Amino acid sequence: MPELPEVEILARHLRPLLRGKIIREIYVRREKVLRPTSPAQFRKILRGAKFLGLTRRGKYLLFELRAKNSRTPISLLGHLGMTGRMFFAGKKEPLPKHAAVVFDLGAKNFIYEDTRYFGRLTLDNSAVAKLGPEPLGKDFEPVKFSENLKRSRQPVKVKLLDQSLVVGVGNIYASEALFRAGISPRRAANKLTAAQIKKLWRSIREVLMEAIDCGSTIPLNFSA
DNA sequence: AAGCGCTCCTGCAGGC
DNA sequence: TGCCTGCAGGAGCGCT
Repeated sequence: MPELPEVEILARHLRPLLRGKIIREIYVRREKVLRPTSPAQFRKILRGAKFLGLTRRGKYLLFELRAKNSRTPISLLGHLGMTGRMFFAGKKEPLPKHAAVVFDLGAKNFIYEDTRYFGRLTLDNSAVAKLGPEPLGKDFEPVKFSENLKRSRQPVKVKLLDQSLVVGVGNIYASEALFRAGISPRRAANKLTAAQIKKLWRSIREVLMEAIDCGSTIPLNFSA
């Protein structure tokens, strides 16, 4: 299950490879991953469009494109769900069993594959507006984080998975951050002491930064 | 408005 | 050996 570091590393990897590439053709092999965008709408808007940039927000990938023969900006939102992958492949290579969307970029195919189809690739980017602060950014304030935790009786682990509280943290890094902070994942969020919250706040940032550093030093050759 | 149960999907492991 | 069951899990939805 890709979380913030994995998505960040993927974004860094794909950004230079996608820039300037034009979508020649689109093959939608699993319509549901586009929801609520229809396949017809998806094809109509994206065919002939050019990739300009790629950013990450939480666990989402935000592809910036420009429509064919116009300056109209297009924002394509991607989420890898649990098992999603995005990679380039030669046009003669057989498609993986669960290739959901295939972009023909001319020399190569750009493939979005997702075994369990929990991910998304859509023109509807409304999900981004609901997201909380980036844990590695300035918006992730300990005071606000603390206030949010104080409002909940749920286990702290559950709260860390809530993307409106802080984005990008999933099952693995939530557990890792809690372990480092010496806090039981089952502890009620509103029972944490100020010292524990501060420690947790730091652990979250640490584990994510370390994972990005670790991953970014390893070449991404899972391009198949 | 927090909290909870349900749904989406497939692959895999365990039981018999 | 092979079938069946249940689990895994991010996020959105609807209900309380």
